[in-house]
Amino acid sequence: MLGCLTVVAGQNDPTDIVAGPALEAAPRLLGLWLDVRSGSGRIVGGSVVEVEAYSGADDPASHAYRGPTPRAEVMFGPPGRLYVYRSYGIHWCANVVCGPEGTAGAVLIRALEPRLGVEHMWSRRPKARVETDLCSGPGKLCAALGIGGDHNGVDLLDLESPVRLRSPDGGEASGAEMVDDAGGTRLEVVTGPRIGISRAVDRPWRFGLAENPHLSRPFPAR
DNA sequence: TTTCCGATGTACT
DNA sequence: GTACATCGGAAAA
Repeated sequence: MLGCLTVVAGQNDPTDIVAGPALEAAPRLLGLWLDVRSGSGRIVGGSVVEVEAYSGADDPASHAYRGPTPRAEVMFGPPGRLYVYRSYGIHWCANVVCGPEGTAGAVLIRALEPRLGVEHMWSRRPKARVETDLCSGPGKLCAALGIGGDHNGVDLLDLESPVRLRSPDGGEASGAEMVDDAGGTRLEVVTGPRIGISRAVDRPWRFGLAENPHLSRPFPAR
C-alpha cells in the first residue's frame, strides 16, 4: 500500500492552504492550478501534481536554514508569495511561500500537468519529446511556464499577478482515485524522500499524485 | 537501457 | 574553493 493521504482536488482554498506550515500545505497544494500570464497576454498553466516541503531553522535542507539571507528572504515573508531561485546556475525553481510572516517555509513545485497554453510550452521547451516531458521537473516547469528571477516575490493569490495559484477551472487533476466514506472522489497521494538533497534525507516530505504520468520521477515503492 | 558528467550563478566554508 | 532543491547529451553496457 502506497501512501496514506488523500486530497480532494480543487476543493481547497489556496489562501487557507498557504497560511499553514509548509509540511501541512504541501499535499493540499496538489490539484491546484499554477498559471502564468506573459507580456503578450498569453496564459500558460497546469495543475500541481508533485511538491516538496521545506521549512526553516529546523530543516538543514532548506535555503532558510541559516536565516533570512538575501536569496531566502522571500521565504520569511507573507504566505502566498512566489520564491524563485536559480538552481545549478542554469535552471529556475519555483516555490510557494507558506506559514505566517516571520517564519520560513516554502513548497517547491516539482511537476505540473499541462492544462493551458500547451502549444506555448512546446515552443519554450523544444527538447521535450512527449507531453509528459514538458513540466516533469522543477527546472522544466519553470522553463515551460516562463517563470524566472523577475517573478521572485510576486503574490500568487492576487488575480492581477503575472503568476497565480488558484482553484482549477475544470478538469480534475489526474491520478489514482479513491472513494471516501461519504462517497466523494479523492486522489491518492504518495510520499517519499525529497530529491537532490544531501541533508535531512530521511524526511518523507515529497508528495505526489499517485500514478500521475507527469511526475518528475517515480516514488520509491513501499 | 543506465550511468556519467559538463554547464554555470549564488551562497557559504 | 566547494556545494548545490537540475537538466540533457554522450558514453557505456
